[in-house]
Amino acid sequence: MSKQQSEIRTLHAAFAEKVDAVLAALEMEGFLPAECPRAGVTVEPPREASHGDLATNAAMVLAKQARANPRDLAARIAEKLAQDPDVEAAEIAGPGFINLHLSDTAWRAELAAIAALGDDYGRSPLGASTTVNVEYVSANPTGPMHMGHCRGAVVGDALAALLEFAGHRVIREYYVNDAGSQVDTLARSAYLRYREASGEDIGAIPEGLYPGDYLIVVGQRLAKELGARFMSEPEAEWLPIFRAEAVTAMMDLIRDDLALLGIHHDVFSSEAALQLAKKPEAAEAWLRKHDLVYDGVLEAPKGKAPPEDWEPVELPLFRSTRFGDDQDRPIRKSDGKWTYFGADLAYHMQKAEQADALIDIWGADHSGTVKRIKAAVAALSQGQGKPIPFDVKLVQMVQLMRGGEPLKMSKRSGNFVTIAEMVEEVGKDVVRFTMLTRKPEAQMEFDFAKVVEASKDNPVFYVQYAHARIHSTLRKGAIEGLVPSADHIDLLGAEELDLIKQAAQFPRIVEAAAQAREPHRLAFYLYELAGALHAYWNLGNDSPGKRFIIAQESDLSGARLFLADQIGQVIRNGLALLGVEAVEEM
RNA sequence: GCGCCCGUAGCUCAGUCGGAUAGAGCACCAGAUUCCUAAUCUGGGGGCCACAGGUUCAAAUCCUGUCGGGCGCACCA
Repeated sequence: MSKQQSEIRTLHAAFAEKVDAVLAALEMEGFLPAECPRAGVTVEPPREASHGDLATNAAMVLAKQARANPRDLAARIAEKLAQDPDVEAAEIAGPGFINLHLSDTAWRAELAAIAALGDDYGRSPLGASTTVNVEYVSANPTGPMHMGHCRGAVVGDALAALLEFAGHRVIREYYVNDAGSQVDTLARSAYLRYREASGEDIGAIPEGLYPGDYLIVVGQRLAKELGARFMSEPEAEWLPIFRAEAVTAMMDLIRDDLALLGIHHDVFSSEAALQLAKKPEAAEAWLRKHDLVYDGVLEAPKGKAPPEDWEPVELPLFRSTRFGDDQDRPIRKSDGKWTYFGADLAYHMQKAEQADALIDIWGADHSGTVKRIKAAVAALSQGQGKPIPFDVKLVQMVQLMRGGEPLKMSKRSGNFVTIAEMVEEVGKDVVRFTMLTRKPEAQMEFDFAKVVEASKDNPVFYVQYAHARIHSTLRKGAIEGLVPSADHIDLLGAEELDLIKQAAQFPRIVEAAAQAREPHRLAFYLYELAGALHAYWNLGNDSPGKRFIIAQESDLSGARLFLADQIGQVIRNGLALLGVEAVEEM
């Protein structure tokens, strides 16, 4: 944001400052105790439009500290606010709300702010340039991306964009689990395809190996590059080579799939590299020193019947119970290798070295491991001497449907819906927007038949159509020599002001969504803004005088086209954060 | 048995660090519209916010318990 732009105050930000200034003045005058905390004070639009444009609860929140009746305190605050030229009336209502009615001029000025800020309208300094690491997707590199990964990918990506817009530095990170037994399985599966490509009849893919066709090309390439030299070698000879090759191939595949969704990570962190760098050892040493890791015996699982081959063994255990977990957790297996958790713990420590806050986006099937990783980060925070804010966002399962019928999938047979197929069928924008029209922690259905409907019932279409409608209106206006102009925005009346008020919400929606880390709020907001635009448009059906383009009235048309242009700008800014294209025609 | 998430209109879902009379779309009912900016429009009915307690000026929202649904529960990843 340029220096000049940073001096432009959006309306909601300006009023938050104004209320704050009034409270400061009352402190000076002795009506409020010095430096009284104002954390609970809000300035926001009331739900009920008749209550005015903005309302503040300041008097109710501060009444106790001021030892005053809320309504009396409200009167003092209201009196000062009423002196502001942008305030037409400041009324006291209910238990002590202060309702502000703003001047039309103040609202119209917001249009100019949108125009001046353009793509930066809504950008916020809230994050104060602190660095947030968002780790998302992190699917095992054993095959193409499928539906199970999709929601977390989209939510994580939109969240990253949102946080960036809200003033954070953001690291988009993918953790590559290239060190566990699953990648060994992958290597064996690729080896089999290599034998196949070298002319051997491999028959059916044995149970326990990955049967997917996507490994055929990998085998072919390896056969070409390596020749037949590994055909009769023992596994120990070829496994590391095939593992590395296969993982590389899978990550290329995954990157391509993610690109189809418009997702690009900044950092791909390898678990194998982490282990090679002895990061888990370093973490363990530190934890042992602080008595947070000890050698102990794992308890048998309670409640349900223990497995047949259950035997108590001594393992290095992390004291996660000290931080709220139900059980201490092993960081190494009995063969001395790291458990997933042991490596993940070190990985989080590594991430924390580069960031002020961490966010993980996980699938709901990992909910059982949230407590232990939170415990780990809490423990490691102590080592850093500062708390590391850490959030795990769980995204729930998506039930795929087609025309109301659930889609059957079996991962084992390799018969699952991939992201590539999905994007090809319904398009990136539909996938992304639909995934964001539900809060992530609630389960959702995704119906292939419904999401492609080009009708009002379909939120993606509805929002994109609003933008396209604006664009076509501007195009038509231009043909008639009518161009957007701020010269006569005083001609904009009540209906237009309603639209401006809706658009002016955008900056505070961005901040609220960023603070709550809930990108879906943007999607709902855009749906409402689009609704307001369509409603305004419909006025023109019955009253030609309410249309954007009125040939004989270039001043009025210019003002309305300016309005349309700015609404389009806000929709564009919002869709950009969601990674959905603001199309210019449908 | 334990942990996490969810429970809001018939359906799918919103609901701002707790705020004023709980919202939207679909469906339903009634109207409008073939002149137009129609990928339709306007209006209406519909709620014990799962249930029961608690916290306070104020609870769908926070706490406790119960019921219902989903996910998970050894060294897997």
